[in-house]
Amino acid sequence: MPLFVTKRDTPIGEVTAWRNASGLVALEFSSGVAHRDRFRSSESEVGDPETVVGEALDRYFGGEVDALNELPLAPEGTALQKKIWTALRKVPAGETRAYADLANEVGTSPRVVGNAMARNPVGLALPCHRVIRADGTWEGYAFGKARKRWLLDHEALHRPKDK
Amino acid sequence: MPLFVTKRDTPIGEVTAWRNASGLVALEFSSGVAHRDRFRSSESEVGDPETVVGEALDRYFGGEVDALNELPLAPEGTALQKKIWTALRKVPAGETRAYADLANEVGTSPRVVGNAMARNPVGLALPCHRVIRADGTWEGYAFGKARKRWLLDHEALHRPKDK
DNA sequence: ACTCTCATGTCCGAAAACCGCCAGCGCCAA
DNA sequence: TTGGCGCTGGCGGTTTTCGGACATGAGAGT
Repeated sequence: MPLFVTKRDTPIGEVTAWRNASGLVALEFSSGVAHRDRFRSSESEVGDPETVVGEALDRYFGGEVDALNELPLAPEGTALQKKIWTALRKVPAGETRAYADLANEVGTSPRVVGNAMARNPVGLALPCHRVIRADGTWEGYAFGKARKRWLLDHEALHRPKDK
Repeated sequence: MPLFVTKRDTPIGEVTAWRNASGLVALEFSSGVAHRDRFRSSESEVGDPETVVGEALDRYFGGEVDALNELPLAPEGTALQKKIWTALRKVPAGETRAYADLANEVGTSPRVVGNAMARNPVGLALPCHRVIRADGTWEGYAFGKARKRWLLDHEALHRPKDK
């Protein structure tokens, strides 16, 4: 099963996305944490003949912050992680949630949610940057605190309800 | 703790011996099995400032087949293996023993003796080549059947009692 | 306010338990 | 005479636990 690759330059660095026939399996910034090597090594990579992923990224960074909402995803994870990610995707752009909020929603502990965020293979498409601490502060982000700040600002500025 | 190295050319190939302050820890032919890498990697190696080991080897291959009998040894092994090796060293040059003989002597099974022979770290000094099967045939030798034959012939020819 | 403790799922590395193999030998059955 | 079996201790490799750490938060004690 081949892996289709798409790259895009963005204001906060180059983004690379891998998808297979089922959907997006990985999405990450070139400079930054990269713990999804497993996807890339196992299957043969080719340029993506379709433009869906690239165009969605362009639109997202252009201001249509909901542009990634409809992309088909196929992230690998445990059953519980997938439940958490499903809940996560419902968080609208321009808003944030506490780790504990998501934890209550799926019936687990905040610590476990943090863990699931850290292992989110498809950054941006699964908006783990919208999850912060219960007291409103935040730190953790696989691609760096600066990018988390930029994304939150970007989504606040272009929040759908403003349109 | 440094490791002192001595090398010698012999009729059946180059021999290398490693000793530390306690005694000989390894002795083997350059070409042949080498499962004593553990000794060499852990400690720093230097040429041996003393000549005891080299001279004993020279004398042994020159015909004094008892020349290695008094060398201090410090082979690593389990308690049982050391018991077997102690019994082994009492076998005089020019004679042979069956695996079962040594087994009876230390109270274990022939199979275990064979195992201990195979892992003898100080070939020649611990004369595992003098151990053969109960029916008089023999095969196994870490440094090759040809060398085992040569050593047995050599010791038969120069056996101490002939002097 | 600050610190301490605990809960929770997952991963990762270390340690432990487990399995198959061997430089033999003697017993038993065809 | 030949062939299968079991016995024995250790080793190397593989598989299984096991303990700690983590993108947090609530409650109790100082």
